[in-house]
Amino acid sequence: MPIATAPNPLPLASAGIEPLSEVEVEVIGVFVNAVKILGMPKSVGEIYGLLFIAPEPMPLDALVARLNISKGSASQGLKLLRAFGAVKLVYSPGDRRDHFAAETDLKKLAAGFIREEIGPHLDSGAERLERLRELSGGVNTEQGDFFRERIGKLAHWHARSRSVMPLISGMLD
Amino acid sequence: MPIATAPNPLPLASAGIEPLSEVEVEVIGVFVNAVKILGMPKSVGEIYGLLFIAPEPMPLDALVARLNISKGSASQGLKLLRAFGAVKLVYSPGDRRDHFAAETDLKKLAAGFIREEIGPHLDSGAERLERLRELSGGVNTEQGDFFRERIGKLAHWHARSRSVMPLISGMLD
DNA sequence: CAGTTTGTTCATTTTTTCTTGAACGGAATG
DNA sequence: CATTCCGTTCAAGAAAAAATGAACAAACTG
Repeated sequence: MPIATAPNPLPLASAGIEPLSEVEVEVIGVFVNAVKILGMPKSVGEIYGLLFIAPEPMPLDALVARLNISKGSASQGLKLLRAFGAVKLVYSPGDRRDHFAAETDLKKLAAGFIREEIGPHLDSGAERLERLRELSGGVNTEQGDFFRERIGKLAHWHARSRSVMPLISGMLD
Repeated sequence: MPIATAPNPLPLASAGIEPLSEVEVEVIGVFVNAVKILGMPKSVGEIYGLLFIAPEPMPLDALVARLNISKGSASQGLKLLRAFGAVKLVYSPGDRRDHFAAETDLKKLAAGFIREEIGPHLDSGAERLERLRELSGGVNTEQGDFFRERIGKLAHWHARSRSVMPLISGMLD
């Protein structure tokens, strides 16, 4: 009647599942951090971090096993990362599984983020501005003039953001 | 037995509490949106939005009344907004209450955001990088070389971000 | 000074977001 | 073809973040 003799706290499912090394843990930490600033889920940072520090492309199940996350999270996270080009699909001969590698060109990463995350918001902002012009056009008091002045400032901000955003990725080589 | 005769859905507490106008609602919407991109709570966007479109500085209770938010949220939101200079404290003669006004200089807003939100993260990133160098220094395999190469890339990203951030606010006039 | 008024803090509740895991579809395999 | 293998989707549960409101401190008032 062997009681509590397990040598491993979380017995790594027998097969070749290396626990994360110190370096890996720290690198992943950097990206989990970074990704939270950008308003993305932790799991996305974990996935990108591990791929970033991995010498070889990895399949989904390796990520699941080494990061201890669910298949669902891994799938969603990879989908998101691929959407703005932070992760590339790599063909691996003689293996049915998809393999993934981190894109490590900062310029591309920034461009992808701006395109996917900022762009749509700027677009919807343009629509809102249009609607706002119409609304304020119908206000005929002194207040109306003030409204229009402020909305003009908003429009100016919007135009500036539009033109500055693309320049940023250009500044990162 | 009067049933459901209330003319106002939410009876505005008798005193001079104007409901938000269409224009105000729309402007606030713009900022609620914007603020979520930056990872801040909705209430912060509401507060800044109302101040932005208000011709005169407002005291805290006016924000609470017109936005239908709690005193706690308003206080916290204003604190945050003041911290990076998006809201100014304005002296109002003959009134004990603090009055607040929106700072509408985009350059200042960006500078404040970078200083308060990005800066600290870049600082902690520098520490992590240092620790990472130490860790990877102790890895004497072929893998170690790869680690150090990637960490070098990380360091490069870090340096670039540091130098680019301040330039951004300069590009917004 | 006793009583207000004003604003902050913080434990609790509410809301939102993330993760999980089971179910499914499709592609490769034998 | 029946079966196994991969990856996706999505409803439900767990975790994280934000809003609330009551208690408090400080500053003003009469």
